[in-house]
Amino acid sequence: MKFDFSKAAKAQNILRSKLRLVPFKKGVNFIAGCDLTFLNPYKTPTTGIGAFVVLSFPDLEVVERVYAVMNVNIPYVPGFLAFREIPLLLRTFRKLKNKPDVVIVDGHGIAHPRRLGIAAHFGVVTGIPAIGCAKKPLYGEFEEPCNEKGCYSPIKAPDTGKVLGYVLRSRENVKPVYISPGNLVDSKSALDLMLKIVDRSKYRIPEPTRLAHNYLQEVRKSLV
DNA sequence: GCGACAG
DNA sequence: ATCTTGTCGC
Repeated sequence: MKFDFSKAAKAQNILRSKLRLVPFKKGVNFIAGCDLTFLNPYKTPTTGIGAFVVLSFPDLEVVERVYAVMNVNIPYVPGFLAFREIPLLLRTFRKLKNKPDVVIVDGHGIAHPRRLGIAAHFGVVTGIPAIGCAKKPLYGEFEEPCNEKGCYSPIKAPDTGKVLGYVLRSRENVKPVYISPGNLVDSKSALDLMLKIVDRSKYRIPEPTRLAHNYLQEVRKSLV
């Protein structure tokens, strides 16, 4: 049977009320990055592979890597990415022996039409502090940050003008990434942590996400 | 109606 | 987000 996106939107509105966007005070020792790959992303159903990589902080040394495989039956529709990816993401997350202090999710947090992007969805469901780091904009208004590494500008809600997150230049001369809190952190805390991570990263994609992505490609090849 | 649209 | 090499620009 087909997936009911109307009900999915209602579910997002309910989960939204469970969001806790508070300053992140606890010390950070471990950060996780995650990502998914699909054998055929243009077909549904398809097979998905998920990966989590746990890194020490602030050294960003790899501490643990896990992956999981699962059939994915829900298509990708903008605004509803979580319904396609969360089940596999959770299955993979459960395999971790080292639970991280915060998870960096590949996608948006509250910079979302209903303030519940995949990072916020993951954060509410797991109770683990989460931050969204997306490669493209989805929702909100912003100005282009300066071209220097570490430059950023706020992403504001079109209706209320409230700050939802930040557009961050992770490296000089590259397109910026989009940072927004998922759960148990606020915009400022999310930005502060990402600035530290980006400062120790050499590439456009911050280390946690980039290493999870690279690991997936390894797993994918070895799984032929 | 039109354009925009994470992965 | 998949399949894929070399090439150009900073």
